[in-house]
Amino acid sequence: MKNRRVTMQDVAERANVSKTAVSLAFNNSNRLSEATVKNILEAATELGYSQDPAARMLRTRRTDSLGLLLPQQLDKVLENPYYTQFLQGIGQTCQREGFTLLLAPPLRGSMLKTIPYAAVDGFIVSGLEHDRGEVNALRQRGIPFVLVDSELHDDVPSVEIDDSEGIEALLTHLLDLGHRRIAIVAIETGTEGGYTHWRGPVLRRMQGAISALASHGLTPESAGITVLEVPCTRAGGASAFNKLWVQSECPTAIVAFSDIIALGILDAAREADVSVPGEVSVTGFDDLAEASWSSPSLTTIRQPIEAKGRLAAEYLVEAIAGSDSTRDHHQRLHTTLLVRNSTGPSPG
Amino acid sequence: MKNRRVTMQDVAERANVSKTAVSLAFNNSNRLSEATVKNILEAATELGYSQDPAARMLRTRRTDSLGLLLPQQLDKVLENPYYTQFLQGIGQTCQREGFTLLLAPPLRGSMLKTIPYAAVDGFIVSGLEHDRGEVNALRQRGIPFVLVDSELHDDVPSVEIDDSEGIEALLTHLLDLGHRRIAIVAIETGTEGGYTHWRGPVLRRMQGAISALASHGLTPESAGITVLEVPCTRAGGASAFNKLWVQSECPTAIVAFSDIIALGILDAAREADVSVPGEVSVTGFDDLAEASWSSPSLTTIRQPIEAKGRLAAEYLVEAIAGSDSTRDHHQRLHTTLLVRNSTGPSPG
DNA sequence: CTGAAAGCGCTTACAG
DNA sequence: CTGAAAGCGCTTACAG
Repeated sequence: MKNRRVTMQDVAERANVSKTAVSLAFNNSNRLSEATVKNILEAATELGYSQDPAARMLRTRRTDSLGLLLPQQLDKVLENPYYTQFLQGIGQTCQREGFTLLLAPPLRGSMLKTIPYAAVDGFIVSGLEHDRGEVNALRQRGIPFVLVDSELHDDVPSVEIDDSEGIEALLTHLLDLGHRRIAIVAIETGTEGGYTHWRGPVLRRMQGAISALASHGLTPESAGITVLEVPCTRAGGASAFNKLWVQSECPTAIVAFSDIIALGILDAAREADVSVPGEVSVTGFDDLAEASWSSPSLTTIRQPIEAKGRLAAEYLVEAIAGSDSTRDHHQRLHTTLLVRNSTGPSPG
Repeated sequence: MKNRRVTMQDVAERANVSKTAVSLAFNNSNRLSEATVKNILEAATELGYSQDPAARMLRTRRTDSLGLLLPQQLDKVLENPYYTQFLQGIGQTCQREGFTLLLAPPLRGSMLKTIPYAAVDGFIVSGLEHDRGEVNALRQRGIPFVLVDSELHDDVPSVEIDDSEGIEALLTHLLDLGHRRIAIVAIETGTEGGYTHWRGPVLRRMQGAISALASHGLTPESAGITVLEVPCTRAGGASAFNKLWVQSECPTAIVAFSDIIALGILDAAREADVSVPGEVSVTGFDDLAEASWSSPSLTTIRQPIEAKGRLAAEYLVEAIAGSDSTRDHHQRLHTTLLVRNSTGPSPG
């Protein structure tokens, strides 16, 4: 009863032609006479034939699909509206170039395992803060890839933003408002050994902070300056606030490394009846739509999320098409400080 | 210079074993002696070998990937936060079951073209309001699929919500508030011939509206009742409002078939200095996060979006695993009316 | 514990 | 305009 798949061979026999003709009928029908094509297509329909994508991929060495390699589980990733925008950017390029998009989260906890299995022509790698062999695995795989918001490698095309510029602007803004007790809430990357061991965008943001502090004679070790790491979620932000607010010396400003964290901080502050920016100023990073709707609206750094996705996909498509120049693409996009209502003068 | 791909054969030769052993080393290493595995893996690393997903798929007849068949371009689809939630639900199941997720929008404008090309073990079909041969193409493809928010087919598993129940509750709420001049803003499906020719969820929502109207002696043709269709976007909602507000008899209530449309209506009303709900009540459908943040907050129907995605993926995974009972799965989930601040008594 | 051999279903020069 | 043949790179009974 387990009937064999209908293959090209079956269609060819039914239509009294060769497999070549069947293949041509589906892929290059103008190379065949109209009658032949019609004949073949009819036979195919009657038999319920459908081309096999795997076989075609094996033969053509093409999948017409881009892979988005993600550092976290799919549902966690999508919790952050950041990724929706990023996906839209990638989606635009995919659409235009005729690629589908494979979302490839870690398999059994490991990105290393998903890299060799995904049937794609190339990868966009997002948020690889700390390369633990992934880049090597990607190289071994032998297909092009583009790093976005990741630790950089000279010979791999990359798209990123000027992280340090952004945080520097934010901290300068706060320092100018008189704040000297400042908490920096970074994104957890799992890197051990404190911020001096960080690597990717989070390190670069930290460097921006350090440079702003330095211009006021401060360092992350100065009294009043706190650095902590939380997961990049709303809950992470809330927990950060709660940790900070039991300290003997509460900060007068909290710099979150992402909007979603900042929004969580706002939640927790409201919960604790702490006035923002009256008692504490809060800043974010990204400029998600939510940042302007929150109350108070969030002072933050705008970054071109969608453009990042679009560009990364464009580079990847170029590299797939065989352009050698792609490896020279290292795009660093600029950011803008948006001052809204969550920041104000230091109290007292 | 264009060096041939490194294949299993090369690794086998280098390690002085058979291709079988190489395959085993990567997939079933416990069936080989430790020494052999080590030897093979070393040879593979030295040569820069990587398994070929296409070849493996062809052989095993498995891709370990689910396809999400989308009715619109990727970037358009992702504009609606609805899909982010839906993707999260699917993502949970994918993660648990070890599948990646292929986003498969129409290729060169046609879903029919993407169906035969996607390398997936099954499809989730979302929002296929009007089947124009897609279901047949899916059948021809010979792999499982489940329909979500789509026109129903008895022998295909489906997951949907009780659309008519939701809109009925909404209209009853408005009628009870005294509204008799009501505009119904439906989602454009491209079906010709007026609402009697609609098919999927939009038809079911219309039926809910009709049934609520009937209990007050009204029909969609009654004076004061307007029906129009717009694209499911914020801009679509705004255009609906602007069309309605130039009519001689403005409606006192607008029922949008989705939150994103309702939010667009709110935008346009604010723009036109029309008070909601003072001059006109507005309702949505979905209960996106945005619906509670908007001002005024939106009266709407909550539906379990994430659960829908999760369930659909679960059914699909079951069907892929070969369960015959799957085709009996027709899940219809319930909705809840949420009365917030965008609705009030009919003016005058 | 390891190997020889068949075959998954397609496309593509090449020849006519 | 059409066909015979090779081959893409892998896995899996089967045999030893």
